[in-house]
Amino acid sequence: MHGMEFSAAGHPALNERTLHLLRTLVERYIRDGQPVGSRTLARDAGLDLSPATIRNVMADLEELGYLRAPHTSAGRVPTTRGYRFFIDALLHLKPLDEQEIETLRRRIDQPVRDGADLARSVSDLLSSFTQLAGVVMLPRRKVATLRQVEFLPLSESRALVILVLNTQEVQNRIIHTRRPYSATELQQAANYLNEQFTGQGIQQVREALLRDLRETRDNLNRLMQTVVDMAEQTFENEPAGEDYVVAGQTHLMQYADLSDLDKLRHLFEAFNHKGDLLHLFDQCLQADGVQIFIGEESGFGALEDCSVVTAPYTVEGQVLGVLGVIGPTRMAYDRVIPVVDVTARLLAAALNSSSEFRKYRP
Amino acid sequence: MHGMEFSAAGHPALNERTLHLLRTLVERYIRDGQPVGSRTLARDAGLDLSPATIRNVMADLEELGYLRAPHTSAGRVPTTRGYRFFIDALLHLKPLDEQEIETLRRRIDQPVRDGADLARSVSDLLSSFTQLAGVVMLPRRKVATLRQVEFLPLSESRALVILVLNTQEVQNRIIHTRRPYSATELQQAANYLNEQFTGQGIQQVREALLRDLRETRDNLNRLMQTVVDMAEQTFENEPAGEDYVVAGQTHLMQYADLSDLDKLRHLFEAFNHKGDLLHLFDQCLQADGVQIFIGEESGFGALEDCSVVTAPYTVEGQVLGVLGVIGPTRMAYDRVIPVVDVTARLLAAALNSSSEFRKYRP
DNA sequence: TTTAGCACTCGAAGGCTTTGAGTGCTAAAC
DNA sequence: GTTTAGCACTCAAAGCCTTCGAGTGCTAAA
Repeated sequence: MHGMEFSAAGHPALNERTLHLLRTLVERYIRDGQPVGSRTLARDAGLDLSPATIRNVMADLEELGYLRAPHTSAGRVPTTRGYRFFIDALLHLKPLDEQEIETLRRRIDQPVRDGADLARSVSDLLSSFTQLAGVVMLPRRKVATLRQVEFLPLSESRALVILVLNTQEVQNRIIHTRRPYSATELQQAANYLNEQFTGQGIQQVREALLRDLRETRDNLNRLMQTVVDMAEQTFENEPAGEDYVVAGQTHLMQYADLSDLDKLRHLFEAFNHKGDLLHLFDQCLQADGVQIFIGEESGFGALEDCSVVTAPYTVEGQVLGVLGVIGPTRMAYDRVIPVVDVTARLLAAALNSSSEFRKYRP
Repeated sequence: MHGMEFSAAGHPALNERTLHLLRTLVERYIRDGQPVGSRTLARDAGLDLSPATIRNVMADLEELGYLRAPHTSAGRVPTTRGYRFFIDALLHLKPLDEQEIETLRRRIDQPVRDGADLARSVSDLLSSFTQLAGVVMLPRRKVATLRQVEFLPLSESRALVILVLNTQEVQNRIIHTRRPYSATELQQAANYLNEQFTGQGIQQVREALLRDLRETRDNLNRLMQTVVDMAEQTFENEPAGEDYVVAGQTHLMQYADLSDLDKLRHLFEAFNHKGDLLHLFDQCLQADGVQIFIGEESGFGALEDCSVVTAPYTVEGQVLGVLGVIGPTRMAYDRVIPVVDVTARLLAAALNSSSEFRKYRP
């Protein structure tokens, strides 16, 4: 094991046989969670090699940091690096069959009340398909664009704002008005906003309004004053709105890897303590397709023995959010990756084809 | 132990000393979860009795079904009946001090988006105050009354309905219309509905409309036809809407009683599997104040080692829903009960005083 | 390069003993 | 009649030992 060649991806070049053995070992370990010994591997690999030979190879792989032995006389277990190599170079994905895709599609296309509801349902879906915890990040407000605004007088000094967004969503807010407005005034203000800003991001709307109009307030006619008054409050304090939904945490209790109650508690607390996970998901917004964090790669402690598989979903070319699953490091990547991938695509498709709110009713 | 007298509540009359000992024992067990032995109890009770005497008393209490011994040489532990008696007859509640109530009030009075948001926040509150799992049942749709309706044309055959309810809530639905309606027609229909039905339960609105109007449809003028068309869809398929929010499940992991992973999993699954718990809460809607289910009293398996403490909350005299906590049987009832009680009252107060949506903004 | 053989390691599982907190019962003391 | 001291007894928990066996690495022969 010297004069080692390195392949493009930064992994050392290993011969066919070694690769095959590593692959078989990881698969086996994923299957039943027990350290894999030379004897077992010899049988599994179907290579007609003696355990002794296998041992030599395993020793090499351990040296390279792909495997480790929990203790002297146990078999070998993949390290994070081992999983990484397995996923990057050895994994044969199991694409979903037509029927499974159809099931997914049907469940995603079901009518929902709003964005949060949809997220919940997709999260459930991910979780039940993979037996892991499903996570769906809600559309980030920043990329939401305006479809329609309406104002509804509630009382003397209060009005209800209805924002219809491009993200399957109708949002309500109550605002306080400086003075009583008539229904007609409100109607006109809404008309103006709809004409001017439909299709733009609400962030932009806000900026445009503040910049252009506020400074010239004194010169405005009555209509424009109404518009400004309404719009300022409507778009101010845009709630941070970065949020996600987790489903199926309980599935994680069945994996021996996490059966340590203390670890599990930390993990569950991480789910509630939204800040940390959001940071992780934010990184995935950039990525183009499925992204995988193995064990400590995710960079924070609670996920120590977990892997995270994510994929962003887009609407009209814009990345709206991220979805994925969280489970033990030894999850069935060959199946989980396609599920996450396809789900993201289907969700995107569903959101895209619903410009007319198709999905509110079947 | 014969010629036993029974007191009004169906509990046998026990002498002062026995009561005191039972009380002390339960308190002690709640404090540290260990079976309580005669020696410990002798010290704790401050009665200057020897362990031997205590043992005699404990034997009697065991006979009565209030205590049991996990095994021959362990101390005693309260049975469900023991807890029941303790709560009914021996418990000294620890009322919250002014400052704690103020803290609760402030957190409940915080502005929220909608009913679900409020429920989530109150649930969190319960959980963090008690270190148990907090549960808040959402307002039942059945008792929601109508405050205002508006229709908003979205496209040719679709309209957005905005229902403002008395329960802190603004609800949106998309409906399909039989034919295109002008904004004016929709406005008139809304006006009519608002005039006729404001303040009534939406269940009633639905019935009234169906009964009175449908049968005479053919004779109606154009306005009334619009009204009927809109209203039918608006109020049809009233979503079941019985739902609740749980927060702080993770707290439950810290109690040794539930540290059996399998029990815990069942418990957590029960939280997700909403049907069962809803049935339990439904029973609490009737009750007038705090209600307590100890262990198997709740009548379903997952809650075997848990107690449930609930209280209904009301708006305008109507029971809107139920809130409470779920924790190990040996929870600190003296504190938990007041917390649940006060929280329910404060929530009711907050909802009642917000006829004008006071709480949407601070 | 592969393999058989062998000595070695070490966790898991089971069995044994010890410990100590608790019991119930009896008989004497109050 | 209570209360208590005394005593024999019970039993889970903890520690210790042994056994078992799955696994290892190394060496030397094929």
